[in-house]
Amino acid sequence: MNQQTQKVPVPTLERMARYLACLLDLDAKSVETISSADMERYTDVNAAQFRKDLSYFGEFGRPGIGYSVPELTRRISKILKVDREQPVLLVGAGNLGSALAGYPSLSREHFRIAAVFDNNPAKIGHKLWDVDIYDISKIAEVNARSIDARLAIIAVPSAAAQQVADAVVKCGVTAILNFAPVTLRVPREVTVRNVDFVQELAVLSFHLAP
Amino acid sequence: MNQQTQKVPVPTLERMARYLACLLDLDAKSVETISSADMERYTDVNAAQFRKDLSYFGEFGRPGIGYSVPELTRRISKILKVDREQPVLLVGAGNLGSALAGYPSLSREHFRIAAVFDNNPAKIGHKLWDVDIYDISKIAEVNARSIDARLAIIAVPSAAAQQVADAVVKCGVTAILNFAPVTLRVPREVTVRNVDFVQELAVLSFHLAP
DNA sequence: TAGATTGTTAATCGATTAACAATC
DNA sequence: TAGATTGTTAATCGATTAACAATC
Repeated sequence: MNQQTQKVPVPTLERMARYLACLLDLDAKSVETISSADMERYTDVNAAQFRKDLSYFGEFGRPGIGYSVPELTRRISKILKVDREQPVLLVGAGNLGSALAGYPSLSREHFRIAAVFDNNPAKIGHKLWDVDIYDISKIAEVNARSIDARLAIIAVPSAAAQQVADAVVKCGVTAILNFAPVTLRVPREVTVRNVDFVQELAVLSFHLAP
Repeated sequence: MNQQTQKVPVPTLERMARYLACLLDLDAKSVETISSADMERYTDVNAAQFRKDLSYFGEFGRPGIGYSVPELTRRISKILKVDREQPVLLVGAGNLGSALAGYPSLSREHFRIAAVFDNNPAKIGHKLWDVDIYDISKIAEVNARSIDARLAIIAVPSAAAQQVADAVVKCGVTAILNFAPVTLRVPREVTVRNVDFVQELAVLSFHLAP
C-alpha cells in the first residue's frame, strides 16, 4: 500500500522529518549504511516503529544489510517534498521572524525564505538577512509576481495572526506554520501547524516537583 | 482518580496548556461562565475530550451550568504549576534566545526569564531585555546563588546543546525546552521537550500538492 | 419541573510494539 | 551456509469520542 491508498498518521510524518534530519547528519559524516536498530540509538524511536513508518511509503532497506544512508535520505526528501527548493513566505520581521529567517538548518532542508512582510514602515524596503521586506498589503502582488510560495510562516502578534492567515490563504498558500498562540480559522484544504513555546513550557512546568 | 494514582496522558497536558491560554483570554474579556461546547468553539478540541481531560484532575464544573472561567483558570494554573512565578534559565542570547525572552505571553503565564547565559564575550555582562547575561561557565554559580530555577530553555547551536544540557542538569534543572535539532541525552528524571520548526515545516511540506 | 450540561463509562478508533517469515 | 535485518502481521496498548445517568 502507498500514500495514495492509505493515509499516513501525523506522528509518522513528524518522525519522518526527524529521520531526515538525522540522516542528513549521518550523510554529512559519510556513514553509508544504517540499520533500524542504529536509528533507534540516534533518535530514540523504536526500531519497529521506524520500519513501520517507512512501510507507509514503500520498501527502503535490504534484509540482513540495512538501509543505504544516501538513498534513504534522497527518498525521504522526496516524500517530504524537500528534494526541491521550497519557497516560504515569512510574515513578521520582529525578533522571532528574524531568528527564524537566520536559522541554519532551514537551507539544509531546502527551505528558502523568499520574501518577508511586515507592517512597520521603518522595516519595509530594507532587508532581513538577505531578503527583501515588503509591506504586508503587498503579499498577493509579491507572491504572484515570481515566488509562488504555498508555504507561509506567521510570526506576528496574536491580534494580527488571523488577518495574516486570511491574506496568505487568499494568495495561494496551502500550509501555514503559526507561531501566534491563537486558533486560526482556515479553509479545510489548508494545513496549519502551531508552535507555541509558552504552551511547551507549561507542559514542562507540570512535571516539576512541587 | 487523580494525578497521583493515574498517569496523565501527554496529549492531555498539551491541551490543558491550551485551555489555560484560552481561559486567560476569556477571563481578560470578563467572560464568567463557559460550557465544554463553548470551549470546543474556541479551541477546536472536542467537548467530550475537554471534559475527559479535566476528569484526570477532579471535578470542575456544574451540570446544567458549565464552568466558572476564573475558577477554572485558577485551578488549571495550579495544576500546571503556573499559579506561582516560575524562574527559567535561558541559555543562548542569539536571535532565537532574544525572541523568546521578549515574548509577551511568557509573563502572562508566570514564567520569568531569571538569567541568560552565553559564551560570547561581547554579550556577557550586558543585558537581554532586562535580564543579565552571564558566561555559560557560571550557570551553576548563578543558579545556586538565588534563582534556583528548575526549568531551562536551550537556544544554542546544535553542536553545543548536549554540553549545555549536561551543565543545566548538573545545577538542578529537571525540565528542558530544547530548540536545537538534536536528541539530548539526559537522566531519566529530567523531562525534555523539543521544538524544531524546520521539522514542522517539513511536515507541512509533505501536505503540499505535488 | 424542563432544559442544559456535567462527569464517567463503554465503544471505537488508531498508534505502537513484538514477533517472525522472508531474504540478503 | 549462518547470521543479520528487513517488511509486515497480529497483539497490545492507549487515546478519542459517543452516550447517558446524575444533577444543577
